[in-house]
Amino acid sequence: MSVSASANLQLFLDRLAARSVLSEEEQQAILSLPTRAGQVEANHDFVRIGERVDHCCLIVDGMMGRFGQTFEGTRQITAIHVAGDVADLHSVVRPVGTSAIQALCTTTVLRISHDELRKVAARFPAVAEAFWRDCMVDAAVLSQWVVNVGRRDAKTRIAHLLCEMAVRTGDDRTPLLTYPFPVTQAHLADATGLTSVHVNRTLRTLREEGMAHVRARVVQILDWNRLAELGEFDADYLNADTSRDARRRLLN
Amino acid sequence: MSVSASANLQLFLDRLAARSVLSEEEQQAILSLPTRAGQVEANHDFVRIGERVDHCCLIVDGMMGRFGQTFEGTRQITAIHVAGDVADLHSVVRPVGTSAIQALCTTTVLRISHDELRKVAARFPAVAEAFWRDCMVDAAVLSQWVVNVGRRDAKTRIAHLLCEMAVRTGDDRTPLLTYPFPVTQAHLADATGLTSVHVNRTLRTLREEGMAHVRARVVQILDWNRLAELGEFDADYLNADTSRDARRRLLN
DNA sequence: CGAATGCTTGATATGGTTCAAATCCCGTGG
DNA sequence: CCACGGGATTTGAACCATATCAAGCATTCG
Repeated sequence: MSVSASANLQLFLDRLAARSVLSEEEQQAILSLPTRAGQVEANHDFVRIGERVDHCCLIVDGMMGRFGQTFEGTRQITAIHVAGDVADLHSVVRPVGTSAIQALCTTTVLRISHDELRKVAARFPAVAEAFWRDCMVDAAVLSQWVVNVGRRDAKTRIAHLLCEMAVRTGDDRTPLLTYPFPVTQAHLADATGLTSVHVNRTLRTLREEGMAHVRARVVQILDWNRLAELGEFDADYLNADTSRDARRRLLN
Repeated sequence: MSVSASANLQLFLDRLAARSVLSEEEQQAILSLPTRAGQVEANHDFVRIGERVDHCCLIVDGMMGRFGQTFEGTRQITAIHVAGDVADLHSVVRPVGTSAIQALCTTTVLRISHDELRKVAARFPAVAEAFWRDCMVDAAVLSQWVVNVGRRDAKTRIAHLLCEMAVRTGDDRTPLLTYPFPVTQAHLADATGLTSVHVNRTLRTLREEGMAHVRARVVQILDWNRLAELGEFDADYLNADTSRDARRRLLN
């Protein structure tokens, strides 16, 4: 475990601490988890369906996607994970992959073993709860994706996705109006349940209407308000601030 | 807490025990959770978006759905919960509802307070893990729904849903070929991201082709193999048997 | 028996797909 | 520094799966 590893674990802790209240001791326990650094090439499966894993993977830099597949081989991205996310924290309790995880671009990761995570969780109930809560935020995002893909038209879907990524990429719940999004239009299509051709056309109208400019793997949101309204985006579901609850509980 | 309440808690325990290994003591702790029985009328919101809840709801009989909404008011069902499910176990760690939960028919429930659940989880790490795991199975189902709605055509979507419910309604992973499914075609449409009109037509062809007969709130699967193949259904994602892992861990 | 809700069917419209080809972009090696 | 190659983007034209609108029918329930 190198110095940079623990610096990177800070990413994980920050993420957890934004959603759960952890004591000094608990925080230290997270920061001293043993890790193993690694790198995943673009379009490389990190976890295959049915494969059993014994570690999780914190994204330090880059982006990963969770993929589902139909029998004919068309793909559907069910989640996009950015730096700071543990892409498969869920694997601690379900080690057999039920969907593939793939790097969307060259991605550096930090592996953390299930055993170690389980140990911390067993020792500190608040940490167990924090892990669980983190997974539930992912689930809330997933649930939004169902709505997005099931009930919104192309323009709305893409607008929603762009807004979501803007908020998730920024680190303080403020949307980052210009952010790197190193995915192809085909990836966007797989994420929104559309065709890459149609994504391309829709992106063009978004650009022509002065809402967002997506090019060269960078998203530039030109008019946040209009884009968020078009995309029916309300960031509430991304939040899980429970500090008030935690404090109230301490008083009882 | 009545006798029948503890009989009903057995439902919850069964569900947990099918996916996690729990000691005698842990099982007792679950069974002695205090509960409050209740009933929810069809089409009645049980949880509204943004509402804060302080208890979970075990479905004893009936069915509930999780709903998302677009700004124009069209709805998308993101999850259907059947008897034995705790429809909102996730609310223990995220008490503020991020989507509405509504009874799809008259439904009897058992309320279990968050505080009590949290107490058991804190006392028994294995229980905490079991709760977490249960939520992750729900998330896997959700993730399948994204694929379903995003990448499959109407016939396949509906076939998949019918298969999923057949397995989830049966209690031993064996699909129940005839099962009650007390929802309207409009509900089906909201679940699959289609129109009720199109659901109706698709149901008809499914019937004409001798695969499944859906009428009067009862699903009759006439040819499981063909329906499962058409629906690209593989029940793996619904399983989370971790007994082997748990045993291996005990040996170390 | 009437009212409401859900189901069924037909006719027409449309958003998104499909297929195919041209162009752009960028990294690589000569 | 330029030419080359391969993925990614862009555009056009035809087509189709599903939506939309509208009406009639069936069931259930008070």
